[in-house]
Amino acid sequence: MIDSKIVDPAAAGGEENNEEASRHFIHEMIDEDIAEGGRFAGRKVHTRFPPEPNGYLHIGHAKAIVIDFGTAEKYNGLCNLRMDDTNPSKEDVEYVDAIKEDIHWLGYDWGDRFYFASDYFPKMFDYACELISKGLAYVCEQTAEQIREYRGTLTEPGRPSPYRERPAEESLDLFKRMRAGEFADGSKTLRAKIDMSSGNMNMRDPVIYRINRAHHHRTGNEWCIYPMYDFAHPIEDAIENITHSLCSLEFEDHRPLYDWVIANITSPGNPRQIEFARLGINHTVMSKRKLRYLVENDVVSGWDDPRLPTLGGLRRRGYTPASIRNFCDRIGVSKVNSTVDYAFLEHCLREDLNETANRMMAVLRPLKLIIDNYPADKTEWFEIENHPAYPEAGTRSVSFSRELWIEADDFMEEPVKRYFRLFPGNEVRLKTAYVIKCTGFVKDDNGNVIEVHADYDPLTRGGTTPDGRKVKGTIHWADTNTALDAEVRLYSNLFSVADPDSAEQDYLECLNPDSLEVLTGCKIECSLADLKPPANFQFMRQGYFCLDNKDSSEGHLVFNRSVSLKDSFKPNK
RNA sequence: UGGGGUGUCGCCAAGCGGUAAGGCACGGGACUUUGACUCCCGCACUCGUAGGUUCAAAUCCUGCCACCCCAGCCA
Repeated sequence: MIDSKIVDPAAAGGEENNEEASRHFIHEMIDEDIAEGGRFAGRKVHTRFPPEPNGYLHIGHAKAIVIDFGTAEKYNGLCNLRMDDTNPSKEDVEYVDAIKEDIHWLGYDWGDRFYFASDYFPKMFDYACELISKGLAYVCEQTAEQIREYRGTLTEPGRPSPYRERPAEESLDLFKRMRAGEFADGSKTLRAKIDMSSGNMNMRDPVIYRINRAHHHRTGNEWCIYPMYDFAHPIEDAIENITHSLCSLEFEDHRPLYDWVIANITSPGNPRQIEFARLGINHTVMSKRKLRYLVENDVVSGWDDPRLPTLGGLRRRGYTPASIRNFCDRIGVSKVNSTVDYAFLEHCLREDLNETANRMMAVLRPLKLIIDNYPADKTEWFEIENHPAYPEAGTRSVSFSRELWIEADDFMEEPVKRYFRLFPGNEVRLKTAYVIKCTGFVKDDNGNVIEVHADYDPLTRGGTTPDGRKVKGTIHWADTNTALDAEVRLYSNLFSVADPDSAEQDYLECLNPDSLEVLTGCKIECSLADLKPPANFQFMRQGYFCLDNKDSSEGHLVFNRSVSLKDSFKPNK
């Protein structure tokens, strides 16, 4: 087959060019850090991908994954996979395996370095005690509302909590009793003592521990206090000896707090946080909240609905890991809020599938073609190439007889300008079979064309023209005697507007009512009889399709259109 | 009115004082047993804006403008 054309992402050779292309500001910073005299001189670059197990991964995560794992790969370093499970109220094991599966599917592996933030709860507790002892944290008894009030606003400084100057011993005692479960949820917090008048809201004595009697998916009921992200994350990174903690832009003003924690505990490491812009793609939404709404309200069929930008959805749609990796590489990494054209993602898929997908013939909207001068009881078998560019991809046999299915729009009673398919009197080539000339057509009572008639030229067997005459159009077909029935699902943008996140309107009002078109009674060439997913191929002249990994069965074939072929035919020109 | 960021072609994005890469999209053409692929050609006298420094600025300096993020006991 054509497997030899598939580039192994781990193969050093193929990476060369990508390394050049994907060099960006983060790599420049890392270069400085590992250079002589740099912050991490002589150290191995070590990154991590830290998803919170509270939802499914989407293409935005894929960008982060490619940056985290790709950077480690580039520098011959390591990348850990770490579940950032510090909030039991929102997290669930349900997601853990799905996340691991998606990352593996993308082509990355974390070796034996799979961790949970919750594994570090004991150490975090100790670090919190250290902070308290140093007078850098205190137990606060203000209510959530009071804390908010005292925090001030963006333009006014905050006021100190009345518990701010409580003696360290008292805070330490209280904190231990918090952990022991002596106090009600929400009644007390542990706060870092930093600066209530800082222009950076994150530094106004941020809460670093809260009481929450929620069942944790791993630690059960062992803890009733849980660390906050700003306190936990730098510690997680430090414990794992991460050198570069890469995250998205909104954490930029959390960095001073990240550094404060590292600077004030007896830290086992000194990770550096670097932020980059998250990925946006037009005509879709990326927020977990909105995706969840679409799934839970049956706007789509599930987290793996082929219209969703989730990795499960893209996989089911027929996207290949290589195409997604390549997309992430090519969009670049910067600090500019940006929205990439959906067309670019599609381009990356076409580019990959054009090389790797075998060609097949399928008639999506069948119209009967009768070749009147072809014997009614005859059947011929043609050997058709699987890939025009790669003979090594082999051939397959396709039957041909007097009655065929052709695409409804490959015939026009009255052709538009520059139409060179079938119309009365015109010649067209049936791919790999014969050149035929349209002799007439039949309409039903409603005026719909239900049958097209033609004569074939026996001298053109194989589709060649011994006399050298030009036949401009070549169309695909399926033998009515052997074609298989199939259901084909055509997808287009889930949202009809480019920016459904815009405040101009409600995203739910912008749903594209035609994002899914289900075609039944499609006629597929017989060689497609026994397939098993994943199977990507091109339906000639139409697009790239794959077998649906959920709804397709032996007796009921279901195909998803991954992406259409480009079409430069403009009827109105 | 505070703090943190960002502004280079319709969309991404190089550029790091020496006179605007590349990709996508788009338009034109060649080739074609997929109107696909491939291949040519075109596509920012200009880098948010106004000044300044310099022989020379997208790159340095100053002011202004626009947009994004921050007031969870979410991450």
